[in-house]
Amino acid sequence: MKKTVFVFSTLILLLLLLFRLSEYAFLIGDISVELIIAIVAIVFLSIGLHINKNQMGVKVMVSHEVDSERIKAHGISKREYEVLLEISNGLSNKEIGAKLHVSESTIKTHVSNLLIKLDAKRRTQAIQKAKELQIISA
Amino acid sequence: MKKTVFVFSTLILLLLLLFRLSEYAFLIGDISVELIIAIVAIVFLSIGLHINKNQMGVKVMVSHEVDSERIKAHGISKREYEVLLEISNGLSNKEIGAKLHVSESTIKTHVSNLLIKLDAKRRTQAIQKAKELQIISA
DNA sequence: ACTGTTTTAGTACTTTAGTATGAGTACTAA
DNA sequence: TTAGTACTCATACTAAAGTACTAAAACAGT
Repeated sequence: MKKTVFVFSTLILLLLLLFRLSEYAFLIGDISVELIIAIVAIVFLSIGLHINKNQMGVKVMVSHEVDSERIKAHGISKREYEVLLEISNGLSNKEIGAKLHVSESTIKTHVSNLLIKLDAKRRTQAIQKAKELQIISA
Repeated sequence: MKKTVFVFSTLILLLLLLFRLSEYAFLIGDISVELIIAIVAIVFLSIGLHINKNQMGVKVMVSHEVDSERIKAHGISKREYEVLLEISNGLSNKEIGAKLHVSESTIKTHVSNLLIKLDAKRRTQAIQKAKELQIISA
């Protein structure tokens, strides 16, 4: 939202600046009106392309973004969430333990708690449910 | 590619048209230069915004499509693919067997073959690999 | 300082998952 | 008809995964 306001403010300022420039150039007479229009066209086309490129990035990020509110809403702790991510990456409990520098039994505890909190019977089902809840990226 | 050529051709034509319009308006003198510039700015900004909006839609659709060619390329049979889909839905071997009206041991055979064909050690890893290969939808 | 949560880890157990192997049936292409 | 492939099922394993506790250390907020 703040970004949008900033972008539009900049656009308005740029437009006003071009108005002044065109008036000035017209008085001097050594720059043609066509050239100014061409510059305006190119500049604003670029701006238009650039804005949507950013928005596209944002939208892609949103679709891949996790709703951290829902993670808390389900009572999933920071560590449990880390384990959940590794499960969705297809790692075994032993591998997750090695990656997070804890024992396999610790991971088992986390997984058991995760299954309860996500209302799942298996880790594959936990992946599915976590996706539905937009807790992990697809 | 064809679309890009078409869009740019249209843009060039539009630009030339605006040149003519500006010259004409300048001769008549009842339309200010500022107004023309403003119109040009708005039009090209809109065009810029519109182009990337379409590109975005295409990208999103591509990411959700399943490549049936790659399923065959990995030697995955029809039945094996059905099992793969149920695995990604979080079902157990027993549940998949019940759903497809075959025994659990049959599903085990299919799963074992799937793991070899997808070069995975676990079913969770098979889900991950199948997604990377765009064999199943995210 | 006390309380509640998180993270850690263990034991003992049951349940799934996965491997290896063999084998019967059915369908398809040579 | 035969060779190949896909699908089916079974047995006997081994290896993970998951459950049900207990428990201690670390930490955050009151």
